[in-house]
Amino acid sequence: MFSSTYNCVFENKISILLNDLFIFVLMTKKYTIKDIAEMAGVSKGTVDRVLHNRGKVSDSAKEKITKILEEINFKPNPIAKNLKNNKIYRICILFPESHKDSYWVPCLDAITEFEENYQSLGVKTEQYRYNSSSPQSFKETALSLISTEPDAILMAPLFFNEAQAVSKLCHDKNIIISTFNNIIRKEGFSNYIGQDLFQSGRIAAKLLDTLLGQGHIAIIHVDEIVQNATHMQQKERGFKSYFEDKNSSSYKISTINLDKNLNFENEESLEAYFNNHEDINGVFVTTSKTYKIAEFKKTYQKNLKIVGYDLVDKNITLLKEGYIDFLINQNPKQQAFVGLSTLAEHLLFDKDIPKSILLPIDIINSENFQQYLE
Amino acid sequence: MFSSTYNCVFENKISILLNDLFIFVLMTKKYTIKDIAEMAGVSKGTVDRVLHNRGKVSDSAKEKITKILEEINFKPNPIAKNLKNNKIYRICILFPESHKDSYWVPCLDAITEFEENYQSLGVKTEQYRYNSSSPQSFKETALSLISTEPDAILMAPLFFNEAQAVSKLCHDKNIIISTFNNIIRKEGFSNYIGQDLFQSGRIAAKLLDTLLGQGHIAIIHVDEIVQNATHMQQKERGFKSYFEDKNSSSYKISTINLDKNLNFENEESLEAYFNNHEDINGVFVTTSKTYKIAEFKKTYQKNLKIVGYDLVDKNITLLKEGYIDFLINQNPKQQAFVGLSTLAEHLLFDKDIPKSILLPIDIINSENFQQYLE
DNA sequence: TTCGAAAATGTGCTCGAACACACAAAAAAA
DNA sequence: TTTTTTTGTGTGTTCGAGCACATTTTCGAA
Repeated sequence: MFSSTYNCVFENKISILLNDLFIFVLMTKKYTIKDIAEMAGVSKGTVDRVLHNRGKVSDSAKEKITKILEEINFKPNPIAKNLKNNKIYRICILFPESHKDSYWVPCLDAITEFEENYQSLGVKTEQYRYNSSSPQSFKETALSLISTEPDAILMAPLFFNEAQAVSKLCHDKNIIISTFNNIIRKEGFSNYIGQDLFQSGRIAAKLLDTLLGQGHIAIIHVDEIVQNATHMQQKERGFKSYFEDKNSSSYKISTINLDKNLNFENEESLEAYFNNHEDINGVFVTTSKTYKIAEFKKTYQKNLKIVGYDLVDKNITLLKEGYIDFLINQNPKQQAFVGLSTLAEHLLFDKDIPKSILLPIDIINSENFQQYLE
Repeated sequence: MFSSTYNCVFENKISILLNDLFIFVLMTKKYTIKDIAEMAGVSKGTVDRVLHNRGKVSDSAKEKITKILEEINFKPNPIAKNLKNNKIYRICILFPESHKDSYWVPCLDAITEFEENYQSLGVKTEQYRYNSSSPQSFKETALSLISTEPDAILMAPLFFNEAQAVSKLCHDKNIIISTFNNIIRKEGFSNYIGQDLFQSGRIAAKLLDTLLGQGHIAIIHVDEIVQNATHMQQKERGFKSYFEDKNSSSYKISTINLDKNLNFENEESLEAYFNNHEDINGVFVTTSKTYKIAEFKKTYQKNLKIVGYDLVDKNITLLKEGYIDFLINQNPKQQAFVGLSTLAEHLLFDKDIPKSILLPIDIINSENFQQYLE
């Protein structure tokens, strides 16, 4: 049975099994500070001082210890490191209320899941919610939050200017702050966890291109106030860039801004608009309000391909019924969870927080939405 | 600034900020076994016996302690728990060699990433590779691996019967074993980390349906040996089930088995076949060999929509060029990483291993593949 | 009542890193 | 030379859970 020869790649060394004999060079030692102290012929206190650059070590000892540390690539046990530190960390998470926009509901699951994993490690979360249509509400809630002096903050900022001020304030007060879902500014004080919104627009464009081949596409922004515009503008720019790169004249692209009743600023109805533009065969809805356009399509039996955003209930229903062709999943749950975890691991284990964490942009149809709901 | 009223939902209690006064009911205590012992008026030893059901505790004490544990929802600090256990765990990962099929390359990244996260916690991995076209190689490598008596095994088994035997052997030897990428059997000894292959076929069907509207679709299995068939059969069944559910006569569906030179068993060429079936307008390729069909399409300038599997280099190139319409990402990296993590967390923290972990099935087009490559 | 065994409970050490503190040796000041 | 300061080094305790072992209590049998 074992008479042939196998190779087993193992820790960059090759062990060879030959006629029942397994030549196995195995380093199972788990080095500790004490081990290193013994190897260097000093006490663990001295090793510790070298590790933390606390000084008060002779050059000869320092050199000897450093050499050993490098040789075995020593990394202190993060578990023991953390044990001594019995502080409770507070992470505050600031995001819009859900009753206006169910998009935010999955964040609650993320928080629950996070708490289950991290509460026994001494990390707590606190939720602060603000009114998604009031910059004032965002600002005030943020300030009240900051006044409690948490260890870290994770926020979904809809309002650019206010968010930037909050971010700056936290920076000055030495409170760690991360942003999710909406990016503030690349060179700002806060890092970003979420998706590449520009690319997200390009994906929508590719999908509609695949679906249509040619025609007239309407980019529709539904019921969004001016302050939230950056978000949608990035998607729109991405969308258009796809067709610019394609350099073809097969498509006409129009941009439409609608209020929550699907009316234009000048009170013109969407119905009237579509009657005047019968050539429109595709729609890109830039927010989770995609279902509003899909309901319109259903009611008036329009021949439209629709690509929009997010796995909110109404969208899923219409996706299953075939009134929405594709959804792009912004995955607020994953964003919140990754955001919280990144902060927690930084607080607990000193892991560094990357300038930005870009999560995958999921394409959803009626057959694969289930997996993303968990 | 703070004159208005805010609400802060906090640990299911509502704190109210009113005129600069923040009423804050905050539980910052991190309970330890010692705390619980004090509360119950016993020693920590007794609490420990209750926690681990080690017996030798009076009913009265047990009741009192249990009540407190439930009240504060006590969870022992996993960090301290692990500290005492200074064992080094060995997880062996068994999967095919990459030189025949680059599909497996991302698994190496998963292993690297895993090692970075878990080596300081005392978990090591060892790689064992087998020849993807030799059941004998799989069996022998598995046996040699088992003879080293690792703490856990993660394997990607291409061969149903052999895998089942290996799984059984591990079960008898009390070695924890997990399966990824290919499911063995639902009621077997091993759990499964991967995708729902049946559903994956349905997604492909929906995509082709979206792309075509009607026509003749060929399901193509390329260069796969009989033993690996379950994998593809599940996809094929899912694919067909979509159209059965749709209950429409818009499509004709054929199944084709090809060798690695894209020839039929009877040596008929694919080119000849397509000439005899000019109505074929869509293709579903059930493996990562999708590029072979796409190259065929490119060479003979066929008017075909192609949906296939996996982000291997050749597929990505043809996806970008437009010769492949959609890819379904089986995400071997994520599968391997989740598999390793699940095993490690079980070994380290006693977390339980679910019977199956179904990962999302990603739809990929030319605009969103980048995010999934990381 | 006394002894002995069994049952119940308490004590104390361990893990690895961190850090305060004690102590030594060498250097500087008296 | 003696005293003080500086610099280097070692020791011992802490964190929380787990577990071996020590100690106490209980209760039945002699």
